[in-house]
Amino acid sequence: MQEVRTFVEKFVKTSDEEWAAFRNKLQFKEFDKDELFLKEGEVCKHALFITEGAFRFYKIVDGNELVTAFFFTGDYLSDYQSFLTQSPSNYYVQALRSSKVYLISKKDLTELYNNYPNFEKLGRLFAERLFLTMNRRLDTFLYETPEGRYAELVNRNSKLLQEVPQYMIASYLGVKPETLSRIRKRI
Amino acid sequence: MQEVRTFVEKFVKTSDEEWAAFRNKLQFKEFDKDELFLKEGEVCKHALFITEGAFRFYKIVDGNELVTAFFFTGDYLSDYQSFLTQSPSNYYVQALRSSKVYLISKKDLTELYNNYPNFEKLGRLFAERLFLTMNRRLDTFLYETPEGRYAELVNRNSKLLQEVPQYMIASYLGVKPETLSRIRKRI
DNA sequence: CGATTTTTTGAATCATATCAACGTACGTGG
DNA sequence: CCACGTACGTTGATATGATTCAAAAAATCG
Repeated sequence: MQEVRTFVEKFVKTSDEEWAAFRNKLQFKEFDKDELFLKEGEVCKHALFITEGAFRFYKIVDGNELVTAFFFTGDYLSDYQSFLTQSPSNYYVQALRSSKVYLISKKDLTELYNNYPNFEKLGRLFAERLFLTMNRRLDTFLYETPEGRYAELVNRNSKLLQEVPQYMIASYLGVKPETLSRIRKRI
Repeated sequence: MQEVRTFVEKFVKTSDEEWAAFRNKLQFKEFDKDELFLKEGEVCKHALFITEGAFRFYKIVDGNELVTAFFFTGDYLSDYQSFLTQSPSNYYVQALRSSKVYLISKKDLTELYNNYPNFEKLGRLFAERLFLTMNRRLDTFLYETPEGRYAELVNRNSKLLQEVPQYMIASYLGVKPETLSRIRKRI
């Protein structure tokens, strides 16, 4: 659980009392490889912190899987679209390998927001960070070619390339597996 | 100024005292058509609420303008990327016609966040909303064809089509003006 | 009205998608 | 431990859709 506190402390300093309130809400869970955290159509009621493991977001369009995000050890994730609005998710969220996580429910998190200004602030900082991440990802689609996106991925996140099959990376980059294969040959 | 309060009240209920603190920070400003609120390379130090007018975000890549966003009367805007991180902006933000706005500085807003939990919450809700907007826009690039994006724009935001020249809309949709012209002919 | 900007149209070009086939790696059961 | 099956990756040929370049038509502005 210490790793969760370390993560939180990157955003706000928490007193021991605050942390006690927070940790109290955390629930440990393990996922098997390929197990789903969330299904399309379900409402996402939890956020989770990955102690060890890897997850992906994907949706199914015309029978094809389209991958939209990856998360790894040390990341915090939720389907925010669904989590924030409490509306049905458009995504599947799946463990890519067996994983250990701590869950916190929307209800408990909202309670923490309301009872501790410090956690309200945490919520703001999370949301701002999410926005920045999204913004950057959108930029790569607007301003970069598939080749540029791949190059950027190699620089920023080469860990990802080792952990994830190439056809998922292709999908994440918005191209077909054949195309990614050709991009790689060109380099 | 009432319209700003109305806007804020959509997110949090404010007491008269809180509102007094908020309004105190607002600064009125008018923009001429084509005047810039922000230049590439500048740090965005303000957010603004549009009382009357229209703005666009764009960047210049290889000598071409790429439009990334539009905002109209009743919208709240900032270059959040730059505003949140206080790093140089990648964008130009320009009035599309003469406009009236209320400004609030990053410094003052941060102060409000720190002094009033209610405004901290406002900040969270803003950021969450921003994220949702970004998320949807990214989705349209990932899952829709240019034709689909145009169709969605027509449904959601037909006002935009009347206010904005077509070549800017093309850029916003990620296609060349010639292509948008052809898409429109097909429909 | 004339000048400039914006939109449309046409033809050639380029990049990715698609379809199909082949190669390779991996792991499971015999 | 081998053999086979399945999933993954590569390669080639063709198709599709947007871009590019050029020019004409239409709309806007002084």
